[in-house]
Amino acid sequence: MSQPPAPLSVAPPTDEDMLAVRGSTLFGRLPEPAFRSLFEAQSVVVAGKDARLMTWGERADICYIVLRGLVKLVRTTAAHETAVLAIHGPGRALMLTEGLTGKPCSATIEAVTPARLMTLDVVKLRRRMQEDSALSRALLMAASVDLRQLVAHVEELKAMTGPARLAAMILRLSEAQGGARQVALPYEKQLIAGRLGMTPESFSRAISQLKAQGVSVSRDKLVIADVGRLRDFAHYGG
Amino acid sequence: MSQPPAPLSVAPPTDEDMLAVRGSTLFGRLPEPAFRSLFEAQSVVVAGKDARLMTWGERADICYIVLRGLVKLVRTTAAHETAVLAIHGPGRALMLTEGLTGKPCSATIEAVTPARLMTLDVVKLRRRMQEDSALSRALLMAASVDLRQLVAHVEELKAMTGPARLAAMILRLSEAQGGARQVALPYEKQLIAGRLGMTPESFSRAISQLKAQGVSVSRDKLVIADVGRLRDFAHYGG
DNA sequence: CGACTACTTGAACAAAATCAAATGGGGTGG
DNA sequence: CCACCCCATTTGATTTTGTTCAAGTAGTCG
Repeated sequence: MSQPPAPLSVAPPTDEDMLAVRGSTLFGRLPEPAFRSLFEAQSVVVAGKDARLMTWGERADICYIVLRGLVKLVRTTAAHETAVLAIHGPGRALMLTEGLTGKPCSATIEAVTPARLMTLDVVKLRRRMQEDSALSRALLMAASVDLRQLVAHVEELKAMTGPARLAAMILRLSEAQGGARQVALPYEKQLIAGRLGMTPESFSRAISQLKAQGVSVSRDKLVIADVGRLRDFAHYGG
Repeated sequence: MSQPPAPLSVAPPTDEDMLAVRGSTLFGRLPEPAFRSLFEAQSVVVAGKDARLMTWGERADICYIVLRGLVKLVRTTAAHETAVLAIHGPGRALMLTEGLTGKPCSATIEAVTPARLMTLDVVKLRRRMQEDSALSRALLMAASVDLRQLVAHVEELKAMTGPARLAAMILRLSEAQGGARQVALPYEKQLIAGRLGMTPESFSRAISQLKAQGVSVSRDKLVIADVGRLRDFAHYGG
């Protein structure tokens, strides 16, 4: 069914890795000494596609910061139904609240593409946090971002149809690129389907529906003919 | 359609109110002086049923702690579809992360029953937080609880059918009462339906289905004949 | 008692999942 | 370079699930 090999290895951080962490919103603003004390003894995890980085229910003794590649947060029910909670790329921190609160992980993390992640010892992080109220605030900010993303996620699932959710996602992609009328789907369609809470088949049909709303599709490139129209479709339905 | 009057008034806190706040997980452990400095100048809000306490998108300059009654957190789409995010009772703090991060409220709060809420000035809270790293940690814990509730919410919506979600909810109610085989539905069925992401009609039919799983229903009282069986139904479907 | 509201039930309808079968690249080995 | 295979995606047919609309029941409060 699924090949068990989870290619995963550990490496010392390169200068480039350090720069990537410095580029993250969370740790980017840290003064140099604090930054060093947090990351100098840390190693980097190199994960092959589909490698599992953390499993639901385990205690998180480290956090991750994504350096390169993409990872997904998923939950799997007893009946093996799997729900994609989020997909994260470089700069994102993972398992922060779990690490800080000592609670078991609320999701499983797996690499979507080959990925590279910085590790961060939670004990060190907690110590730093106590001494540095700015870091506390930053961590709270990060949790707040997760919170509002999840709230939006729930709203979409409860109050929008599949095609409308897809439209909303495309609009987000467009906005993330300064309102570009052409956007590229950031990963495999199956995965997007999962993130939107539908099957690949439904996703495919949802795309077809958007063509009627002036979205042309070729491969993984989309062109939005009329952003306002697509927005209406997302908000008020077809 | 809907009567606009939103009965809402302000009162000075009673001793009982103060005791209720002391009973909350978040502020209960605060040393007395810190507790006083946070709450001594605060007032209490008395909300009639359906009163709106805070509206999505507004900046939160105060947080609330529920003293009595029930409130719901909802999101309403442009198309007037409304999604119930959570329902909270005494002891719960509301809009904490929004207040602390200064971001706009991610949900609207409305009273489900007549309710009484302590207010808390976010400026005071932020000041306290900087001086008190234990409070920081407690706030992070609170955010973490919200986070994992939302994650579970998303998982249920994506990976479980309506009746299974209802079963899971009933099991949670039962567990919250130490595994009691009889549980009472905590509020109006319409509202539960909304919280579970279905229509009142679907909710009604979902209950019918559970009867086939050994759940007897009369009024708002449920009796679970076989907890294991209900759990199987929730996890693996009918 | 009567009106209101919450809840239930039924029938028709819509949305999405499932099952099954094409289509169509991309990459590999010959 | 080409044939072939693998896998993602699409498409079609069907079934399941849940919503909508409409009507009916019941409990509550004046």
